[in-house]
Amino acid sequence: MTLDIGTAAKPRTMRLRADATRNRERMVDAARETIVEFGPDFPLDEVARRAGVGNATLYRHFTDRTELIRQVALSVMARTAQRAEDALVEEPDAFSALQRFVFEAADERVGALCPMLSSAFDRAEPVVEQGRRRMENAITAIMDRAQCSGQLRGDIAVGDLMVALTQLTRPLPGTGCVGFDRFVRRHLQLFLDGLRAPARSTLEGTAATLEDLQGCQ
Amino acid sequence: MTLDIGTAAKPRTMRLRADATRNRERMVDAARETIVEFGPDFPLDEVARRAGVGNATLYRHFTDRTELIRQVALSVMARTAQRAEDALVEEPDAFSALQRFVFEAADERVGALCPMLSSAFDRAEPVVEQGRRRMENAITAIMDRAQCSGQLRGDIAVGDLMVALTQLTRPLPGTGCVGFDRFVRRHLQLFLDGLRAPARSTLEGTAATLEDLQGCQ
DNA sequence: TACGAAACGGAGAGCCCTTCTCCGTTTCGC
DNA sequence: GCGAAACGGAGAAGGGCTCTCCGTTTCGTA
Repeated sequence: MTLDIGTAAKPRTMRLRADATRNRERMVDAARETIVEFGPDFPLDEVARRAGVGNATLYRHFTDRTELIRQVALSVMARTAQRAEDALVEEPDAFSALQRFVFEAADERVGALCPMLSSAFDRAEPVVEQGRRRMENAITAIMDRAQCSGQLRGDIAVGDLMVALTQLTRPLPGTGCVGFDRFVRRHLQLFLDGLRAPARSTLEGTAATLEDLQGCQ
Repeated sequence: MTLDIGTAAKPRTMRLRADATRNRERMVDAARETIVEFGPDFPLDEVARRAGVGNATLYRHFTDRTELIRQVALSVMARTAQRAEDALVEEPDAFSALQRFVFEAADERVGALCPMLSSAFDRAEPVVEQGRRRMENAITAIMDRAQCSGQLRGDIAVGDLMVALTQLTRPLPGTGCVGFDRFVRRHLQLFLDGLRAPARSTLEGTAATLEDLQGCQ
């Protein structure tokens, strides 16, 4: 509904105050990190704490947790799609584009999108659907190019990449493991090596798309 | 694992009743599954529910959550070590042994060991230390053989394998994603393909051992 | 600089979930 | 068939999360 945020009903047409805008951005960022770490049931107070604002400010900007998740999802999808589009255009080598995208997506914390698989989240909403489609198209384009050039194995799809990416970059819950990030990039690289053509094995099951993931709710 | 469970202090020397033994095993199994799904902060009542026993029974067998985690850790480490030892002996091919171990470890839910990284858990305890060492030795043996035979890349260590394994097999929190397991084996296989020699990339950082992981608390 | 409106933050009430215990009932082993 | 061991449901106690109230601070403008 943020097509025009408050929509017709509310006088949100007026510009937010400078500090309000700044805080709003901080809160979405903080929410992204918190979701990645805690999963869909993240505590809202933790988001406020990380954003450096009072919890009341959080509730003032987002009516409820669903609305906050929605904003995070839109933000992450848009930024990730942009990264993918940039990588596709700017990288001369097809597999390099894929690699670049994977590492950048990790930085963007695509894992924050996992609440989208929750039943509480309305994926069918036009704006969300549109964001997902843009992201999926961009990633598919990267993968297609790499597959056509014979550098990426052909038996995988977007869902395989995104789920593994989410899983490998997810922090261990409860443990504030500081040195952990140092290993994540290694594991992503190892996974990427496994994606290269020629395939070194035969995969069981079928390639996963993003729809497949949503379908299993 | 039940070497001397209750230790000397308690009259646990007497044999448990048949149903008690059965329930105890069920509870440890249920705890393993629950920890994998919820992380270190798993609800104890959920364990009881999954084990098909009343919550009181759980508290009767394990004084507190720490004790339960300890038993799970010992159980998982022992079973995983056994799997590794078996694979090493029974598989003629070095990389096949590694592959077999990875899939079996996933089935054993090694992800349940992640509470061991929590500060609340005493890793220094002799029995735990011993279990960890046995497991680490067994896995190292498998990896060493595969590296010596030129099938496994040389720039990785036990920690790399176990963390990635844990991450890739961890269920998405909150979402009871039924069809999810179907993809896990695919991702493990892709990761394994990335582990093969010759290495298709240069990894940054240094190979991770299990100590490295514990060190980062 | 001064003023009004917008935005903020801390504290606290209400609620739910988790932990843990009590005690009557059931099951096991002999 | 009996005694002891084990069980399970219910419920009190505690803690954390959600959300709101209201006094204070900050921003934007004249």
